[in-house]
Amino acid sequence: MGIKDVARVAGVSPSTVSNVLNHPERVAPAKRAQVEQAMRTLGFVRNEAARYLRTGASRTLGLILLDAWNPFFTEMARGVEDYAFAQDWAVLVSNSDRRADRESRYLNVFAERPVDGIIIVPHGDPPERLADLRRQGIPSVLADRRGTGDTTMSVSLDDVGGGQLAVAHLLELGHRDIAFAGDPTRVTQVRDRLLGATRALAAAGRPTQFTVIETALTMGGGRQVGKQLVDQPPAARPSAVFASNDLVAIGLLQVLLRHGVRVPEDIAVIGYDDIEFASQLAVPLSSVKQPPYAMGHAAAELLIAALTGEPRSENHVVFQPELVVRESTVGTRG
Amino acid sequence: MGIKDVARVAGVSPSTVSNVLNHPERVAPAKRAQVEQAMRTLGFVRNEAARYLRTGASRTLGLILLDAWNPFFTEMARGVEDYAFAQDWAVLVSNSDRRADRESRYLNVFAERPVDGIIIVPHGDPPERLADLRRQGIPSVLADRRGTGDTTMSVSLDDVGGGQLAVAHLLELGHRDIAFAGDPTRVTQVRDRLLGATRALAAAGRPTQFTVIETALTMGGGRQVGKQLVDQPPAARPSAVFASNDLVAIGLLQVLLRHGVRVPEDIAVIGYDDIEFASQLAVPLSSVKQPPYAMGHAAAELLIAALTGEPRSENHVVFQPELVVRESTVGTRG
DNA sequence: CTGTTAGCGCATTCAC
DNA sequence: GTGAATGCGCTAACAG
Repeated sequence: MGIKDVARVAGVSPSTVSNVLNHPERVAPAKRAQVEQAMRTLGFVRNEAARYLRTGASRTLGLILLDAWNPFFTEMARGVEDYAFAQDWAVLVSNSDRRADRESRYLNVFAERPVDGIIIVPHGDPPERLADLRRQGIPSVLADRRGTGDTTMSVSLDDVGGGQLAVAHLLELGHRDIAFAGDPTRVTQVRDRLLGATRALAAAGRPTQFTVIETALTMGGGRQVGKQLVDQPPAARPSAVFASNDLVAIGLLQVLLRHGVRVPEDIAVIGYDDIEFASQLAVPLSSVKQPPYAMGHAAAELLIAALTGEPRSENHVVFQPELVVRESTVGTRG
Repeated sequence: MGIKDVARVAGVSPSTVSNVLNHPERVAPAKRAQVEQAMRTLGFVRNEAARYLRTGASRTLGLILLDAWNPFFTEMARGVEDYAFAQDWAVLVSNSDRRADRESRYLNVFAERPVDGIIIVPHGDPPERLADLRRQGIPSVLADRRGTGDTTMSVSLDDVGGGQLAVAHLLELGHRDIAFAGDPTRVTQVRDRLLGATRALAAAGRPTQFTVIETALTMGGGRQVGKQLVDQPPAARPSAVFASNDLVAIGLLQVLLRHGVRVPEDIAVIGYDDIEFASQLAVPLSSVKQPPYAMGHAAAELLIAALTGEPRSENHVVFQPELVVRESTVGTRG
């Protein structure tokens, strides 16, 4: 059931069928109708593998997500898909689940398969494999990570600026004993947010206590941080916590509230990402909003432009975060 | 940079290279080493498209998810991936986002591409396209939906039993005015849960108020239901709500708590799915637990068995749900 | 154990 | 505007 069978049924040659598929204007309307009819009755579907083998292009993008659990990445995926679909490209999604072995496994899957380009939210440092792939003719764009060098494209967020935004907000509210909860040694973005935090501190020029609490970027991690805090005597607790993502902030919030710690009166909490959930908590969470949809959209745009040879002015797009103030830092003022 | 180039560099014939790839035991160790060395220096990657064109098989599964936002499906995807990877199969994931157009779009994407089989969580009724695909030689398994007929495989959950479980629990706690929040006209699973609920009611044989509140299966929908309830005079409110999934229950919970309605004293709430979040809310949510990971695992198992021609005793697997009791129905008793 | 041959389904020259 | 030939990269016969 290939192009040949369609040709036989329609009483034309295979190449005419091919023309109907790829250059419909070259085929006489009457014959075209015959061919299309034959395709319908036969239930013909194009074999992309063969097409790819022949042309070297498949109008397909591979997307490797870091953590499909995090709504932030799901939203990003949606941005990629929406743009790609609108341009009539297909998207194949996968999830590295923050595991290096799965990341490289999926990189292999895509390297071997008909994808024209790859969008990846890398697990750690951008994998070496990407350079091989580029040499192999498969371009890639780094998402949520600033690219180094000129060969790569990237779409990233200004995490330093975001960290600065969050801590400046806390300082402005008068906090002088701030804790940072995150994983700066292992996650670049968190390192940048921490860097931004210290910059805000320096800029304020006021003596401020600043503690870093190491934690995994999950709700479980947040709950651990919470336990650690409620175990301290109230006087020893920081007056504000900057959680390096919303999941951590949510876990923290749950523990604090359950132990009667008032938020923000006793401890103010600010998160990062502004996931949908953040606004819907018992105490709505202040956060730093990032535009995951726009990021995904831009990544797809960049990649497809590169693939279709469109000229681009810029290979590295950086989005600016935005402070979203809710009750968890300012209470129900007014 | 194909098999031929490797052959040239290694000083052997292309088919020897092919043998190294597919039947290593047939090649003399010395030559095999040469070939492997050549592959490494050339950075050779197999072209799956060509391989597929030749063999008709690609060791690849397509997975079409309904709603990547819902942790339930993410967990299911993980079950699929873990099993498939363990068997050395690749998985290509996509997300229909509860939209029929995207579902059929992805069905097309997979129909045209080298996937050997498809696992799908269908949007509504199992799409007609699946039958075409099966005729085309691509088997599929329905997930989270009982299959009809013998041609299809399916992995499903006993939603009727789950609904029964939930409402029996509420009845046992003495509730006589229960509301059901969900979308029974549009979602089969919800219809089944509702059916189970009415069965539990009938089995109890006690006069009980039972109201159905139509709502979308999102947190936003849950919040709407919450608003509707708090707008009623307390006496008119039901004493318990069975939300047809946890997202709805969570949205509902937020609104109730914020308006000073006590849970479960004033209104008890039970959800469905037992997502990770459910246990971590201000008032931990009672729910009906489903085994999404096991479901995904079983789906992959079924499909790969079918694809490899292994004999299977059963084409339809049904998992039983399990009641998880937490504070939102029984409070902090004891 | 190794090399030679043919063809999977399609798009693309090039004749007609 | 249409049809016949060619080859994309690979694997499975088969011959040596």
